[in-house]
Amino acid sequence: MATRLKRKPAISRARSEEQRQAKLEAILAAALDVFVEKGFSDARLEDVAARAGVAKGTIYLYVASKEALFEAMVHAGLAVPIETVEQKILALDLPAEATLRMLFAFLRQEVLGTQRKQIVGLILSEAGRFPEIAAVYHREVLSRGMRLLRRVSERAVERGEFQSDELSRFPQLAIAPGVLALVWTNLFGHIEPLDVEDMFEAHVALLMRALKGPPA
Amino acid sequence: MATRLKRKPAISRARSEEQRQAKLEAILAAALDVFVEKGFSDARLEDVAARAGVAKGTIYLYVASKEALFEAMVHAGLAVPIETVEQKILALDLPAEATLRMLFAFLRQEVLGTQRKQIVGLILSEAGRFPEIAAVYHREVLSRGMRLLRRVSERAVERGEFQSDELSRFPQLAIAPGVLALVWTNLFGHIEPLDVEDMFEAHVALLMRALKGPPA
DNA sequence: CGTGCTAATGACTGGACGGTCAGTCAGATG
DNA sequence: CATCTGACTGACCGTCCAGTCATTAGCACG
Repeated sequence: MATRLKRKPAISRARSEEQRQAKLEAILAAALDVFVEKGFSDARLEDVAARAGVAKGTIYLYVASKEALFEAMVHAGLAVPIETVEQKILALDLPAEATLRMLFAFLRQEVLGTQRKQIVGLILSEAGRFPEIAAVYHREVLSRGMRLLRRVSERAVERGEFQSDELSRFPQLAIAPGVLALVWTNLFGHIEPLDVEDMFEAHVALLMRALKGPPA
Repeated sequence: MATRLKRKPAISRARSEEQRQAKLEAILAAALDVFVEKGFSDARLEDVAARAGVAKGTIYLYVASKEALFEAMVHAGLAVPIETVEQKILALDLPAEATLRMLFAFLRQEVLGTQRKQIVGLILSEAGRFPEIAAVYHREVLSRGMRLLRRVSERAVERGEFQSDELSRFPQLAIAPGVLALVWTNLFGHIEPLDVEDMFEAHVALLMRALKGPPA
């Protein structure tokens, strides 16, 4: 038995491992499409299977249930290099203004410009009914983002770059237009498009004038 | 026939009309609860009926389908006196700062503090899959709100109260923290509460400093 | 009190879909 | 080549529920 366990897997697993991973990714990608299009409840696992090029039963060899599929998909999509960004930004040690511009460029290119935008949209839609998803997203994305922004603001205050501390107290104010852009483009973009780049630019300009100016 | 139509309805309609209205309202109120709790797809009409104190079939005497029920509920919930607010604000002709404070107070008390918050949350959740709802909400709420904010900003610029025009170009920047507050309290409020009043205060302070200060 | 009408009911139907599992077959093994 | 294995399949099961409709309740009127 020990021999069997050592020899055979060494060959067939090596091969199967790639395939397994590739198949899982295909399933998760298909799931993203279908969940985005229909929402969690109306998404049909048969559609996911068809789009992934497997049979329905196969999905259950990779995930335990429809809900687990949803969570796996969100997790995979959230493998955002947010930690990398976080450390890079803190290491670069740029002025707060440059840092904020970097963050908004990141937001536009890596979130709004990719399918991550749809994952976040899905979270906004479904998190109310999936406390688990809400908690994961809060822990892995939100709280880190808020902490990063708070540090940037605090550092700018210490250095005298900022004259006031509203951003240290409410880092949410910095990304609020990001949330709005996401919601707006997802829901109303086809009715009234929003020039996200210009809006972000105007936002940073306003923020800098307010924070660098004389304290109230 | 003419006599019947004139006489009998005059009595029985008068009575039935009240009851009919009351029953419809009960159904819509029940629908709000259930839709908020479960989302559109997972909401069961039997639950709505039970909560409204009627039988399932009765719902179909008032609305044509589950989707029509959802739309009727949103419509009823959107009977926001936004037009009144709009005209009052334009008539009062206060300084832009006072106007913005009024708007945020309104937002806190009349939206975030009531079940309208839940209706808006429902719209954010479901509008992606209900283009009709998205369009109605955009037409009746969003575009009016944006127009109002734009006018306030333009007027302030003309008067010299504001030194720059970012808000005229992107009124969205003014309400972005409102959207964030709504999303945050709906999804993450139980994990990390947000002091909405303080945040709004900080937001208005920042905005005023940026807009009243010297142009960039 | 009987008659006629509408509002209301809730058992029922038809279809949809999450999840299961007996069976298939490609490829590994000896 | 014969055998074995386990990944994969898809028909099937049980359940759920939107929407229907035959039946009943409630009420006005003569």
